[in-house]
Amino acid sequence: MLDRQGDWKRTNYCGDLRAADIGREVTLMGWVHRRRDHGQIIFIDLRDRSGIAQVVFHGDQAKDAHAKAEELRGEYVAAVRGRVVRREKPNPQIPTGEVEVLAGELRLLNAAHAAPFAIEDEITASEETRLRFRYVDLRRPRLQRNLGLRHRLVFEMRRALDELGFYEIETPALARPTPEGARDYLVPSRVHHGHFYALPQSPQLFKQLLMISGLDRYFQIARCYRDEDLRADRQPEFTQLDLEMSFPRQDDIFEVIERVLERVWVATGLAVSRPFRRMEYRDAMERYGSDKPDLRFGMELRDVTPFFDPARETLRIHGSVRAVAAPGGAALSRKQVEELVEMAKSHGASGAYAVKMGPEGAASSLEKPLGAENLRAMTESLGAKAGDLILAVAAAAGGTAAKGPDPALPIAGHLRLGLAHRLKLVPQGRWEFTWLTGFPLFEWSETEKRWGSAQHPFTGIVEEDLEKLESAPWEVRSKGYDLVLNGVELGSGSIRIHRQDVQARLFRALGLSDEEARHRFGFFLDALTYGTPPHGGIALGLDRMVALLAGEKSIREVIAFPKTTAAQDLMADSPATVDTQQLDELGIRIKESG
RNA sequence: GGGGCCGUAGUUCAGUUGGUUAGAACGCCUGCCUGUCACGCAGGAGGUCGCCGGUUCGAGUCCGGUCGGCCCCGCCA
Repeated sequence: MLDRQGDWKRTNYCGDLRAADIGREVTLMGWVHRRRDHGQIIFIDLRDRSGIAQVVFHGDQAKDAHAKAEELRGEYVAAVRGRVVRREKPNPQIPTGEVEVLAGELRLLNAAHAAPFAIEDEITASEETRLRFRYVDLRRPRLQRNLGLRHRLVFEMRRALDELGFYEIETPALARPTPEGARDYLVPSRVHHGHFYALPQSPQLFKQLLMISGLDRYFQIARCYRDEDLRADRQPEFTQLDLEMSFPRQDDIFEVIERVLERVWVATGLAVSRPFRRMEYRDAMERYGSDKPDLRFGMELRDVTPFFDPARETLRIHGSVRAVAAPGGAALSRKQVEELVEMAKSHGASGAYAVKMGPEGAASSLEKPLGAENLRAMTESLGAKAGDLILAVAAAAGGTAAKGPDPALPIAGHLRLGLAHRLKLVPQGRWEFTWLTGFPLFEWSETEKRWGSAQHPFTGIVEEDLEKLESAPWEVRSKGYDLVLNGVELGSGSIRIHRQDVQARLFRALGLSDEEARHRFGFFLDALTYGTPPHGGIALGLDRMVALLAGEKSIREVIAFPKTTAAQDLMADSPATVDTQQLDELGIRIKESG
């Protein structure tokens, strides 16, 4: 039989009880974590957000409460009144282990079905089951910690930005569709049949308009939507810390972000040193084969193309060859090395070669084609010692992409990461922030066979490169920057274009006719002519940041109700079909598939 | 759009060459138990082998399709 909560008021959280509370009368409310029934004595572990407290029921002291405690089962909701006493045998495993609550009265507030899996951190349930019962999954301490951390982080961001003079301003969730960039989530208009809103991929244009409006400093914890295929670090809706400021130098934006992040890291009990390191895009590609280098370890790449000259014929090497040396890598099994070589090939390498460093020197199938002397020179240039492993990859650029970075670089970069992770050479507990600057403005799109914006088409252009906009677009540098943390792209931003004439020139360089530009961004081009201050900003991926701080591999672990890789919510079963009346109102008919 | 791994009890898994009544652990239910803390002991219930079709005397097992989960490539201005 269920009881009413009545006028009982909770006095303490379960997990807060300590020896100092001994003697106090307390009222606890929570979930039955476990029941240990010994007949005349029953132990209940009562759980709430804060943790677990042991409640003890004696048959001879509190008869009614004891009788009711016999009915308790896992995940029942209960309220207990009693006195905090010292335990006869303390349990050092839990924070409340020195005390227990001697129950005087028990109210059973709700029964529960047996949970589909245990409410514990170490759990074997599949992610599918967890997502189907997300409300149960979220009771687990790990997810409660993650969401608590996320709250703390957002709270500190708001405080820090308020102190720095930023206004938090909301922008529309029903926005204008954008043909460029990611696929939009569309929302049909009931009033205007055949017309659609789009959920924003980011508040980009709105925040720039706020600068034009003179709001000076804006931020938003903004939900963004992109209808693209998902990954462990990508959800169809995700959250950004989005900000924009007027009259900034690049350094001003860096400083704001560094201050905000310092605040967040300190609040999380971690140290971070300012100012953050800075690196040029070209440099990052050359040394790490990535525009988001993981700087927690060395293993920099080397250009070993010259050593391969004698072997070009036999190995059919057309492009360049880049190599990385892994300390202790010779310990990797044949199979592991083979995996890495296969990975390189699947990423487009025309060849991938391993050199094992033994006490007698290099051992490799490359010895014959390169020549022993040449091979030795190569290993020396990489500083490889006995016990190390060298991986070299060759790749050739095709067509116009030759203007971009050497294609062997990103593949070698992947090998660098693969080696470091397999050899456990990545130190944990280090936070290596770095700013990346000097990105090319344009990127060659192989699928569309044209130059496109590397970031977005409002990114500022380095003044001295403006003249090359039409003649040598691949040499034009942007005023964009990325923030990278431990090999993860945390965010990206730029000083924007604030002059209408420059913006129009860029659209033309992107192959957008004046009419098209006007059709897509007319309102924005107009706004630029009404007194636009120089402005710039950045957006940071909040989910990724929390995941990194929580030590989670997937951002699904830091989002309360995430979707699967097929963009479904297994708990709410969305997306769902709608009835024809709803469709009729919207003027929509579903096409027969096939 | 492509590749890989997976789907058997509430959960996580095992299941031989295709062969009689599909097993284990945990969980659940009943009873006993006054110091447990992953309590213990005794007993018990629990299965559309994801779904559809095919091969076969016979399919959890083989074949085709389909649905769902995870990881990766493409994609993500």
